Amino acid sequence: MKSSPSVAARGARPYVVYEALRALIVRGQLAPGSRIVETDVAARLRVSRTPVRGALQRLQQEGYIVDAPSLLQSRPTVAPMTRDDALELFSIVAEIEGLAARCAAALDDARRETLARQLTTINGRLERASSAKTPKHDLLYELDESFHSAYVAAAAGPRLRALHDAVKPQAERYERLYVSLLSRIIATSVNEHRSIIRAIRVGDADAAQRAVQNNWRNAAGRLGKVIATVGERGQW
Amino acid sequence: MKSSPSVAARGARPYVVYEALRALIVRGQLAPGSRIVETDVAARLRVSRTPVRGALQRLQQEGYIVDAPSLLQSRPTVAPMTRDDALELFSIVAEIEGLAARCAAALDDARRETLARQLTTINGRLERASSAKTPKHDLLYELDESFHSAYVAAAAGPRLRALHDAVKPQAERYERLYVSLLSRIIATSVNEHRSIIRAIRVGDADAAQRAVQNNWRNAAGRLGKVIATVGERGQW
DNA sequence: GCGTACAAAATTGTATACACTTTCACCACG
DNA sequence: CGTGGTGAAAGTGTATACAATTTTGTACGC
Repeated sequence: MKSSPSVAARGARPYVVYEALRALIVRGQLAPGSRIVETDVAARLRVSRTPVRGALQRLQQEGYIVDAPSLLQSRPTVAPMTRDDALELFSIVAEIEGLAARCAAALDDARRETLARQLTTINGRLERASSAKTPKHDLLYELDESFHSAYVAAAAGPRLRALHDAVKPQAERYERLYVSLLSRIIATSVNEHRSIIRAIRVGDADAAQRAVQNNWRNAAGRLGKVIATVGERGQW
Repeated sequence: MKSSPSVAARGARPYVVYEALRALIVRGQLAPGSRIVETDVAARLRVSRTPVRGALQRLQQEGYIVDAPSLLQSRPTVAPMTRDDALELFSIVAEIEGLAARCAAALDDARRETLARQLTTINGRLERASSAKTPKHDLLYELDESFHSAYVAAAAGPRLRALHDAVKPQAERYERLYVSLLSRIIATSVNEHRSIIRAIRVGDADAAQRAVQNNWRNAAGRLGKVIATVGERGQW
């Protein structure tokens, strides 16, 4: 420890800016369609435009912000939330996590068993949480998230993990909505999760992949039905 | 047209730097493991460090560059080429293009037929090129590339296309090697491509996805056998 | 009253200056 | 001869100044 705690570590400012903006976007406090101005962000977060630039570029590459057409100048705006986008995003996540599950099913016996037990524990918690009288949405979301993250972390290589880390959090924008509106249907997910665990436990790669994809496609289907009711909140 | 041709468009410098570095990395002229120094790149390309920074950040996010461990300072180095990395990368591309093929098979009849004919034409050219006495590696690579790009462009949504554009070119580092060493086995790919076309033509989503994945997994398998002989060339 | 042109403000792209950290080499000392 | 420390050099992180361009608002003419 060399620097005082109040001073952030050397190259951390862009990441702080990234996290701050991402949180605002994911929570909907920075409304889809909003224009993002480097100077404003820099001023609010008390940093110069340089780290802001880095954060903005990353956010753009990950899909949180897009370039609004303005003839010649690039004008970053918060990516809109559409039904089509949600469906595409979910189908991509389905492939990524499906591949991870396939890898998980290809692990050696010991690792598979350990993972299967881990997943069972999480899924149990998820089941209990979802059958509560007043389900806590945040908890449900976090448990579902950790379920999927578990096999990704256990089996995916560095590239797949990086891809997962970049893509999956974007689903959070839609998932938070999904969970709060459809949390009672989580029970279905619990059952689907059991299929995933079973396939991984016996080492059936194809079945594991299919089970994960099935889980996501169902979620996408359910989400698609309520997506039209998305309200747009603004201001920051 | 406002600016003279010699002066690059407004925000083009980072992209030029990106392209230049990417080309050097893909062609192996910037050897895996090489350290990249912002100042050097800036000096060579006659720009300031600012656009270089943007390019470097993008290259890193896409996986061409990794951070060498140096305790606290970020030290960008050209990503190494390993067998494991190649296999993981190929399996990811298999999923991405597999999903695209699935979408292609879900298009309406007219579009599917148009696409199928397009693919047949390209595959025909590929077949002829591969049966030539002295196959031109660059041509083979380009034809295979355009075959896969065709159905991605035709069916994938914006997100999937962006992902494809970011991930697929990385395979070029390995594919160029693959094509030059195994160009005679391209004939197998030609046949596998036929399966893909057939599945898309009849609209069988599952079959299309499987066919694409099969094509890539085979390629990965073949590549895995010769990957150990990768030579590292350096200096720029 | 509406459209166009001009001017001023806003915003991004680029360059550069500065601060801080790390690394490397050289030298003294054991 | 090896080891440790010190100083300089290198390199990145951040801030800021400047340039170029787009956008916007206003006023004037038709």
